[in-house]
Amino acid sequence: MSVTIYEIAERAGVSSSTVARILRGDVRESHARSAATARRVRALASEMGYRANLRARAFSRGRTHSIGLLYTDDAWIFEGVNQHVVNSLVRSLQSEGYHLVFCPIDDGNAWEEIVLGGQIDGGVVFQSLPPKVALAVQERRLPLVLLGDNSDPSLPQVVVDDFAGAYAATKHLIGLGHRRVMLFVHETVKPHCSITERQSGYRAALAEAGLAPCEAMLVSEGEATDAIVRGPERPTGVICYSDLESTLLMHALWQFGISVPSEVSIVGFNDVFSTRFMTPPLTTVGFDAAKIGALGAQLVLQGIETSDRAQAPELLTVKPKLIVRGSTGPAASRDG
Amino acid sequence: MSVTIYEIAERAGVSSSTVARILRGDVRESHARSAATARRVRALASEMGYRANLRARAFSRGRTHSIGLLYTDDAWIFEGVNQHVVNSLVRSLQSEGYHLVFCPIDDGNAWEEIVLGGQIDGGVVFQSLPPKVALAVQERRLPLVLLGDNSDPSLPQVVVDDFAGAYAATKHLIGLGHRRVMLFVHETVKPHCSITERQSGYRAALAEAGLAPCEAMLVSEGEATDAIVRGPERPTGVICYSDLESTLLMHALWQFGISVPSEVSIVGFNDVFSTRFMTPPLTTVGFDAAKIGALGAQLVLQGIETSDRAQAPELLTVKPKLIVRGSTGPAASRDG
DNA sequence: GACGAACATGCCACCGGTGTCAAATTAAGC
DNA sequence: GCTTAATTTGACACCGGTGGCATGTTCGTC
Repeated sequence: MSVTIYEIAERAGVSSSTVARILRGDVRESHARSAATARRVRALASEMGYRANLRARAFSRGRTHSIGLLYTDDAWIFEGVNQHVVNSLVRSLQSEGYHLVFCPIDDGNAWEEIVLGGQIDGGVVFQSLPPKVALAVQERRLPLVLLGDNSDPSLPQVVVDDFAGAYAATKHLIGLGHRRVMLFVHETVKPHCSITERQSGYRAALAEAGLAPCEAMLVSEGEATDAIVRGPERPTGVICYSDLESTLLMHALWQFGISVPSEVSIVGFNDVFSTRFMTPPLTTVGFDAAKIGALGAQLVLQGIETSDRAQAPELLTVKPKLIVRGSTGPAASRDG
Repeated sequence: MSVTIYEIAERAGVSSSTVARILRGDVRESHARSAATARRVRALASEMGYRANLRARAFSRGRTHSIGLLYTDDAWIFEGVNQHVVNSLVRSLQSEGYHLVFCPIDDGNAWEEIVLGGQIDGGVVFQSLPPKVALAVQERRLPLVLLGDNSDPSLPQVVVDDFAGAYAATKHLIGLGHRRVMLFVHETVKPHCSITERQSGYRAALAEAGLAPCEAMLVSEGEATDAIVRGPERPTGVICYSDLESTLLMHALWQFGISVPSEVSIVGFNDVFSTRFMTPPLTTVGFDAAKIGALGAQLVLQGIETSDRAQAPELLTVKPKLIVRGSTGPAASRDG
């Protein structure tokens, strides 16, 4: 099949160990002779088109240099800002000699093979870690990192400071004179720590200003429209959980002829690229997605290196910042 | 470390081969005795928490059951409709016992390790196959499938019938009375077969109606705005290469107070989810993205099974269809 | 009950690296 | 030049399955 170290060893007149060591790079080459053989071996390897067999290496070392991307929600990992996180993850891992493997977790048992069969050295969990997986993984002592999920405090994790983001967004609207500020989370969004965090930040800012929260967690697109647009006390400012809500809401308001921001101000979340081309461009809470991926990669690899589960797991936080664009403005009239 | 077939064999009082065969499932169990041992072995395996070591299996069989996702453009694989393709690819592969590995190809040599080191059994190429990779892969006889790339006719591929899509879109506008129809491709879009195909379809439809093409391939966002909106002969209908163009154009027209569709009609491409919430909802050319992924998976696995490169490579085509929504309407006035 | 076919089972080499240990070689010190 | 320490090199077991081949067992048939 392909060239092995044995074939090179034979032609170079040295042992396979020597070839392996030279090609792997752990040889100091202080001797004149060793330097000469190293040169010869390397020349032969290059000439013969040698490539280390990664399957054999993985077997013998017990490491695949693969990291699993564990996720349950198909849409989530690709959606909006998460694609940048994944991308950054891939790049960061690659630069350290690791690569990322898709590992969707569903009702089947395909994930078990990968996670428990020793196919991956560690895993990066997106959004949420199903209990069945958590249990299985714990036995195998597979290093994991949680991204955007604080459900298991015993694992290292990278999170966005959602409280601060929602707080800043709410403050922004209050500062513009808004008194009825709504937090809008679409019903299809699965329960998730970022929701509660954003809720807390939102409530904290309102409480500080002595205002009452008016939250919405609506069922269908139609209902979302109705409740917000035609509700008894229409809010003058809405903070959307994500771009999905921003998009739906902007669309609904447009249909009803309600203008943004003169009648209703909207703040989004995540700073998805296309939202800056909305009409009007969306004021939104953004954060450095690439940093999340990079930190995530760092934490898994750290977990693999040390494999010391005793120490307190790291918790890294990424700070968001409010990006003011055109969808927010002064409250139309006092108590409009 | 973890349980091996040898430990099970010892406790069951049989040989390791027997255990391996039973747990792998290739045993017919017609004998009463073999059925009994099979039961016993399986019970022991389950009790001891046995999991086949995939690293060992990959090594011994020379197959990793990994497929590489080869791509050069970060943004592309996640963008719009492609996420559905990737997702479907992952799922289709998973159901056949394979999994997908991110394999970004850049100037570094990280991809070489994966592609040439026997880390993957096959590859799915997105958008374009760099020559250096094509060359390296050819030597190794690694089965590849091209998705949305017709640059190498010697490889199996899955493509969307872009000609038909653009033709239908153009016909649609012509049917609505439009006589100056533009094809808009943003300058940042890399040269790609789908561009030329769409161009051809667009031109063919115009030629049939005896109309002259007016194409645009513009430099920056500002210029796009200017050329289309303030050009000497403003088109009444624009076909956008993708959602990026649709988004930019819609935004530009809004800024200039030009209404869609009464003054300008817009047709998009790819039917990205969020475009149905544009103002107005985008008329667009859509296609079954999941099907592309499924067909892609099928073709790679087929290539792995047969490993017969002699036969003519398959070329599967997915038909697009025009989805008419609110962004297209009758041409305002004759020769507006 | 004997005979051959069909099939279960065991033995063992093999995949291609890694890493340990002992032997061989070299450099350093006096 | 001789001894000792440092370092390179080689031999070899090992990782945990797989699969070919020989052996042993069961079954059907006459």
